[in-house]
Amino acid sequence: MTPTDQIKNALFKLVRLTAAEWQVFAQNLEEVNFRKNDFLCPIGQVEQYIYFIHTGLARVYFQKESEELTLNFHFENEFVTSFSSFLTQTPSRVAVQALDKVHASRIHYRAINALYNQSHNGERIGRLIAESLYLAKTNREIDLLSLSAEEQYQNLLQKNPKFISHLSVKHLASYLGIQPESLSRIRNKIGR
Amino acid sequence: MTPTDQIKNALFKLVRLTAAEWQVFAQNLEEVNFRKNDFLCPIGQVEQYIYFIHTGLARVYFQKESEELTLNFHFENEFVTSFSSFLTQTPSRVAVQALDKVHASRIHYRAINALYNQSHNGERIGRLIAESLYLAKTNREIDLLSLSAEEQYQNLLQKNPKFISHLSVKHLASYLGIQPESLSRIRNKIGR
DNA sequence: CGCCGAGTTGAACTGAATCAAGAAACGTGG
DNA sequence: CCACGTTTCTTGATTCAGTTCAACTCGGCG
Repeated sequence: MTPTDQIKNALFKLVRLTAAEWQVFAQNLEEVNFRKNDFLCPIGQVEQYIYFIHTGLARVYFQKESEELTLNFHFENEFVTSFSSFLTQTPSRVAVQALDKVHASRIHYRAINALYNQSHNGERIGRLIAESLYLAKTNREIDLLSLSAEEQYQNLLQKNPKFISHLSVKHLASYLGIQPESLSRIRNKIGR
Repeated sequence: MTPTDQIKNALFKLVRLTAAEWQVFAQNLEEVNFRKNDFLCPIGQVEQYIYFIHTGLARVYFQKESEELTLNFHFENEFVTSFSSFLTQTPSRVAVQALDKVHASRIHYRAINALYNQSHNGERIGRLIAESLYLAKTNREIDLLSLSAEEQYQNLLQKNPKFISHLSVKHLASYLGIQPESLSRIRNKIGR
């Protein structure tokens, strides 16, 4: 399956675009590569693109004084960008960083907006993506409010084992809102 | 200004609908009233409506064992519903409750979907609302991860004084993810 | 007038942070 | 492919923010 087909599959799960609509989108795709630790979007920059990850993974994090707070991780076959910056076209409060070599395709803000303007279906894809982002954040909000660090880790073990197997203690801890030392103790206590 | 005009204003700030499009929406509005502590949507119910609050206020909360965790408050001229349940049409994990007498208008899920299907502009309103919900949740996520209870309270004092003036210590504490006793101490320490 | 829920205050407790130090893993150059 | 330096992970000791439990105050309402 070609990179472009990967994206087509992901989008068509939401809405089936016409051939013409898909063309508007596909014409504007551009393949890009990042090395480990490169920034897809650094803090302060206005995000111009949505990325679709073909291979590799990325994290989105916020810098709070000396520590980094991770908001999310994104893996293969997922879209990633500093959505807040992209949507509002204002400087990003968060950084998007490759945690590994990343091969991605990206599409420019203008192309997305062209699609929204030209196509009702395109607009719908935008709505469905925004809704699913909202749902994910709501679930996370409930977790952050209601679970202790240990419960959250147990939760990940069940629902997102990929997180635990692919991410460093440091990054995982910052996602859970705790210090690496604490996560280390939790892992030790639970027995991996 | 009539209740319907209030809604029209709120929507038209996002996108200007045509007269025909607005008709589809307006025809399906229904005014409803709730007494203090009534549920607009109890836990477990599939949310059928989006509400627009003309007067009063409501909160959205999650029940975790014996305690209630508040996800949000909604005031006059705002939309409210159990969005997750509404969007997915699955039983609600959260309750939406009137904190005072509430006068609202509501529109049914089917009517919203009819609007989405018939109108590109309607779809766009849906997208913009979903995006703004997402942005709000992202900001809250950053606050929950990065701020101590006291910092969060200071934050509210600046950005959401309405919360502090209109809400009980109990509800506000559950929104901040702390116990009422802790919030009481913070208020005392800061000097109101 | 008396009750009842909401708010406050105090004392003891606890989960997680912090600071510090050592062990393991990692990648970079010789 | 090994040696070295750097980062990451773990473990221990101490501290701290926030919880818990209990008692007391206050204001509103029957």
